[in-house]
Amino acid sequence: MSGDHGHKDSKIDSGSRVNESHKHKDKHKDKEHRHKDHKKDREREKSKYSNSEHKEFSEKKHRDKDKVKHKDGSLERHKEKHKEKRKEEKIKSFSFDEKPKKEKENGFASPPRIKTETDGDSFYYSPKYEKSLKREHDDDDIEFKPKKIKVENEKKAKKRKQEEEDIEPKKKTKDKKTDETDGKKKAKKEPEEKWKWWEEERYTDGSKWKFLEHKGPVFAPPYEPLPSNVKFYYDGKHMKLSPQAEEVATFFAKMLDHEYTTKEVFRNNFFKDWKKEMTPEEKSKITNLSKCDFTEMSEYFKAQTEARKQMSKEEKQKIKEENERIVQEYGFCVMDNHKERIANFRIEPPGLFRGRGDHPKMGMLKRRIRPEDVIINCSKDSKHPKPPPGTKWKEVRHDNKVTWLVSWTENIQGSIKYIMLNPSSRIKGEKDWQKYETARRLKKCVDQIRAQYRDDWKSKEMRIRQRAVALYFIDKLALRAGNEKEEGETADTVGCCSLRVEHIKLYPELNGQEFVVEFDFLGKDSIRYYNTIPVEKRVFKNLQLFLENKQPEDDLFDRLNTSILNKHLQELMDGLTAKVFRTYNASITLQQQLKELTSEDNTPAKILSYNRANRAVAILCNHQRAPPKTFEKSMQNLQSKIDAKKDQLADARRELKSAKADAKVRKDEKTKKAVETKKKAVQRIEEQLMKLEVQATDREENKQIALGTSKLNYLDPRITVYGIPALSIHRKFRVSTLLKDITGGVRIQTQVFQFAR
DNA sequence: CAGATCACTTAGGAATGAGTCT
DNA sequence: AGACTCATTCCTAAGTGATCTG
Repeated sequence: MSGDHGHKDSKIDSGSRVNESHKHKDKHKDKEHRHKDHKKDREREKSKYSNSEHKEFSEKKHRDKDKVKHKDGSLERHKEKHKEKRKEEKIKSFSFDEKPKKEKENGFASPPRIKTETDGDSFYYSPKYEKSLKREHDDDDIEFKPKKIKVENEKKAKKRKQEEEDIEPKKKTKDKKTDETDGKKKAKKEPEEKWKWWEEERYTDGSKWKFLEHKGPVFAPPYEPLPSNVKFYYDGKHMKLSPQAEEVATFFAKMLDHEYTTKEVFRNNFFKDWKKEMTPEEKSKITNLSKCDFTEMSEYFKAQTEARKQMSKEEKQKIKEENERIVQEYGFCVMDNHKERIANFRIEPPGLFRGRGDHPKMGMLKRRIRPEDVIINCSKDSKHPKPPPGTKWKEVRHDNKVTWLVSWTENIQGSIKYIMLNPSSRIKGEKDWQKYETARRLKKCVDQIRAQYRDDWKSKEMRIRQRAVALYFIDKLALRAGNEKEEGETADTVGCCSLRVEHIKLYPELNGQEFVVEFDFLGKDSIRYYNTIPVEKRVFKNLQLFLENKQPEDDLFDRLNTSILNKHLQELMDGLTAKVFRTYNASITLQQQLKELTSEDNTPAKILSYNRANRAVAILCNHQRAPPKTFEKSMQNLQSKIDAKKDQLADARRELKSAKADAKVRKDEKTKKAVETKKKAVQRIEEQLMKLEVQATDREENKQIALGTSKLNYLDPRITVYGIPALSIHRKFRVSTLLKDITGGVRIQTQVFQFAR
């Protein structure tokens, strides 16, 4: 959303990243990684603002930042020395012996139960991974034997559960009531142990379920007309709108503060659709959107939000309970004997379409969905959901080859929207697990695939060369496949296969590097991808060839599309598609980075390391975010804290100095002691300062990087979980709490436990 | 076999909520 | 208590890729 995407310039370019994080040719490079990363960061930051109004500011920032980083680095080095030995010991003694060995037999976790085996020849993978994969493979052939899980595991599970519960009440002590009700609900919801779906057999016949029962969707509340004192003005004169026209007007009014409403396309689309909702009289009167005054409406809604915030605790509680009731009633379904959470049981309310980037349809009216638009999917022998009184469903079907419960067709693009289950559900979890298994299979043959596409660069056939170069980009840069899309229907964005000539620039030489390719295009969600990267000579020559006699708007890979590419990939490995490379490269990067970055024993340092590793992945995948609105301010606050700390430090140092001078003159015990105290004070303040500066670095580094997406979708949770013991975080330290700190997301947590066990 | 359709994953931003500071 | 901050959840758009269809 957000016009923010329009600000290409303010988005970060992706820097010349990746190439290192992703290196398979040169293992030594990896060692320098962190150092390089910093350099790269700086470069990236520099170019990021190169043509924006923030330039001056950001440059100053960077100087500061660099200082901080430097300190940060030396700090770490220092500590490293300290910890190095201990770490070694730990890893040795720790290894993965705690891991229940039987897990392997489930064909599941295939825990890297390695220990100190030497790294062998593979720098790309750790040997442990290799091992587990082999085992995995064997298991794969057998395919999902439901195995009995260990008793030991169950015990652990119970323990874990208890631990979790131990933590929870703390949070809620304030609110005994909720706590109780929560407890009851929980008791009701899960009378038995958590369902271990991953120990059960999967359907092999393509069906997704045998039984499915649910209550249908929750519809958007009907429109409530504005109170009569909230007026709309046209050309300065009050005008009472018909309810239909008024409703659409309120959609616009609610967005008045948003940049969208200033955009030509948005306004035109809106006005066109709005007129369709007007009565003939209204239509004839209202002919110019600029003469419409929605401010009273807008104020009214703002006041309402404000009032909602001001509500008393009791009122808020009431609303919460009511919401909870709805969730209880509609938020769950029964699928094959299990009650499962539904992800989005509410039907999307009407409103104005907010496309991302330069979307040609932004501002169009997204119409209200009625029961007559809705298709219900459930099993025949279930209690079918009832449509609201006086209405009918469009259709009730019983298709167990799909996972959705409800669908409807949306009016902007004519695409189908679905109501599906929560990520914690069996059906999603299985899919997710499969995804990572596929990525792990790729790991086993990726070398061969790489060898092949390199070979294909020399092919006599153009289409094969194009395919090979595209695949190289997908692998090396983690680009998306790039399906072609209908022109004029969506924002103009591309992926690998749909790159156009105008999206790359070739430099035989750039900044001392040979054969540099510059990418600059808008990808998914109109997020800018900018990267300059040296490529192999052959790739470069091929690109030159592909560019010959083409116009900027021509396809770079004119003999290639995603379906051709995926067909090829399918031949290389069963289940292989372009997106598997993203998953694989993201996860392997996490694993490598964790291994490389983690050196500290204490939890905060581990979390910082984890975040750094996570960040490397996010950069690889180009996961960006608009800098938080409050970013500059909070950065300033932090900076002033730092400044204050610096002053404090200066004072402390001065005092220390005078104390020393004092001691020199007097030479008595008292003054000596004073010196010691002052010394300590200085040290303490130095540490505090350091901490603040590290925090500032971390935040600055994270400014435009979104970590959530990779956490949720690309990082095999097993790496996180097994990475933790490997990093010598003690398991008894409640992995759950730690994970909460580290991962945040519910989803990864769920998986983590499910996989981890 | 190209284009359309369908199902499902991946994505960033807004809203909300919880926690912390003053 | 109110302001502020940060994390989480909600929302739904925008991708991928398989399959259908003419």
